[in-house]
Amino acid sequence: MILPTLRQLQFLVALGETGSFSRAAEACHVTQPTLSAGIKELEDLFGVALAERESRGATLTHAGEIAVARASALLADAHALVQAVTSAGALFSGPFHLGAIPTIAPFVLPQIVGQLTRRYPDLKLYLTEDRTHRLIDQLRARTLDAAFIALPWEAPGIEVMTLFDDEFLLAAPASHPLSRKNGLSPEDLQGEDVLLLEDGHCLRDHAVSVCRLKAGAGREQVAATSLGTLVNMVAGGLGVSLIPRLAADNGLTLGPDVAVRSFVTPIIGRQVGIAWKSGSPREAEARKLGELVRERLRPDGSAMA
Amino acid sequence: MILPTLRQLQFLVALGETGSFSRAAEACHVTQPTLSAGIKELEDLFGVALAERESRGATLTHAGEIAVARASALLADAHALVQAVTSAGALFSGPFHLGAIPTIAPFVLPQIVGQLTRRYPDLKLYLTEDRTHRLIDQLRARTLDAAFIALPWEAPGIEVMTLFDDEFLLAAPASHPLSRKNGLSPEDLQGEDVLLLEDGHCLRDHAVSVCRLKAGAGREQVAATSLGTLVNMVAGGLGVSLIPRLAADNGLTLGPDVAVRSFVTPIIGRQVGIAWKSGSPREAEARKLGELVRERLRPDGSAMA
DNA sequence: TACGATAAATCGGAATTATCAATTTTCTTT
DNA sequence: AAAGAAAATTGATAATTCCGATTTATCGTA
Repeated sequence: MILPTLRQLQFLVALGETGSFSRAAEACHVTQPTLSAGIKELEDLFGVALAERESRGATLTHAGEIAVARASALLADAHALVQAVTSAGALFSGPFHLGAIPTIAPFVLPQIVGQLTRRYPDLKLYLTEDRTHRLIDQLRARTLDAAFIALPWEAPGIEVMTLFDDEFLLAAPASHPLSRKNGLSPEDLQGEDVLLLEDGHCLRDHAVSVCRLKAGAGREQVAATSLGTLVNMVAGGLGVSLIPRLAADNGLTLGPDVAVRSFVTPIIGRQVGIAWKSGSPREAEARKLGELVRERLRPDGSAMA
Repeated sequence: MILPTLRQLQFLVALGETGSFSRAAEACHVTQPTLSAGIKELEDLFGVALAERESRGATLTHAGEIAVARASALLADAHALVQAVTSAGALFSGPFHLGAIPTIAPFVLPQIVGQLTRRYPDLKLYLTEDRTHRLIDQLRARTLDAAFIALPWEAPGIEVMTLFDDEFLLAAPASHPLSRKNGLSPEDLQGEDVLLLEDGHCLRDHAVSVCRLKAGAGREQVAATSLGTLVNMVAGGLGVSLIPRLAADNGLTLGPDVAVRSFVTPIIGRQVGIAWKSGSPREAEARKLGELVRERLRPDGSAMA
């Protein structure tokens, strides 16, 4: 079925409102012949006369009245459509799927979720916690819109915005000699039992690579499943560990038996970044999220234990 | 506010249904670049990405989903509009204001109203009974769509379709000599008391003109307000009269005291016609009404008393 | 009746827009 | 690396929209 043009319907509504071809044309910012032609096309399309032409303007026929009524509604709906879709495209409107790796999630997400949902009432925020490669897969599958990950990480087709450096700190039992040593340096780790997260956590890989720890150098048979248990193991005297400052500054419970110390020359073991699929329509929001995290979580050293 | 084109919305819906620019283009009978351009325009208009382009087709964004949902509804409404207006323009749909003069109305309208409302359930028929010049005024003011009138009648800007000749019959008391006279002719009216309708009825003027009755020849102080009372006056012996065959054949109650006879050479006093305003969008229906009356009321002489 | 005045229809040309065929780019898959 | 598939881009052409000027019709007025 051939449909009328919305423009033609606007002409018709204007004609109904003004009762005159000329004034309707003026209202529509077209010339009178243009509007006349538009109305004629409608009449041809419907096979009905919509208006009676008189010497003093025009009046609608019965069919014209019906057409105007429906056209008005249709145009209102069209406006509403534009409105709805435009606002649906506003930042942080509708569902947003956000991921984060386990060594970042508990320390970053609580800091921003509240502010985000408060500021954007239309936002439906879905959170996912998983390991980096799984998050990347989900970004590619568009199951996730953005994810907080630790860098460096290679991922083709994924774009990353680096947010801040996340320094490694030493966590040692309070009674341990390293808790009091001046001028702490990576070499001091040699010979120590360095506890790490279990395999699969990128934090482990980053720690290993930045400190040039040899595989098997530490007590490899002992591995923690989370930063919390890792700290507990340190508190229990099983060894020392490296924990990211992000965690130490943002709610990782340490307890009195664990000392956390920074190295003389900061060990930049990893960066925190936010990642999204290249070309994702949500890129703008991902970047905005990045800005937000930078503001809220930029490390300033004041929180050092 | 700039509105999208219905065509663009069709593109979008097709894209949502097919999940592919190419297949959507095929469904819309355009080439893929055309459809791509259409979608791009929508995205520019809304300021949102509506679809994510992938190697295997495209999937809608959240805003795209919303847009498709609303677009579908809008297109459905547009179709309904075309449907509604087209059927509103069908013959005898919606309100139709029909008039008739008093000497026609009781004998014509009952014959056609039933059939009309039965055949066209969407018809809202409004009937008006008034004198010719009032009806003509109402036609001009578009208060009436059509009217049955008696001809001849001059009316600029009004078109008339002649339906049939309406012969004048003599109505006389059963005891009156003219009730039995052979070869009845107009001259036999000379010297008789010819009763007529009161002034203002066109039937009176037609009777006067066709029979060349002199004003004041009859008993002018006696005049009837309707054909029914006119017949009653004849039955009461006040004089003779001329009544249209249309009335005699279609329900005018005569009674046993009144004889109705036709003239040897039929006196065509008037024609019955249907009139409408020149250029009225209802002309087709008026003509159709005329056809209907011709079929139902063509005089055939069989009903002569 | 004749004469403006007003309003809508008609006409012809110019500018815009829509559409297509061909090509390129970008991914994915082999 | 090559092939294949899908969408974007390009450039030319066809269609349409739109306007200005003119014509037609009707009403009110002299």
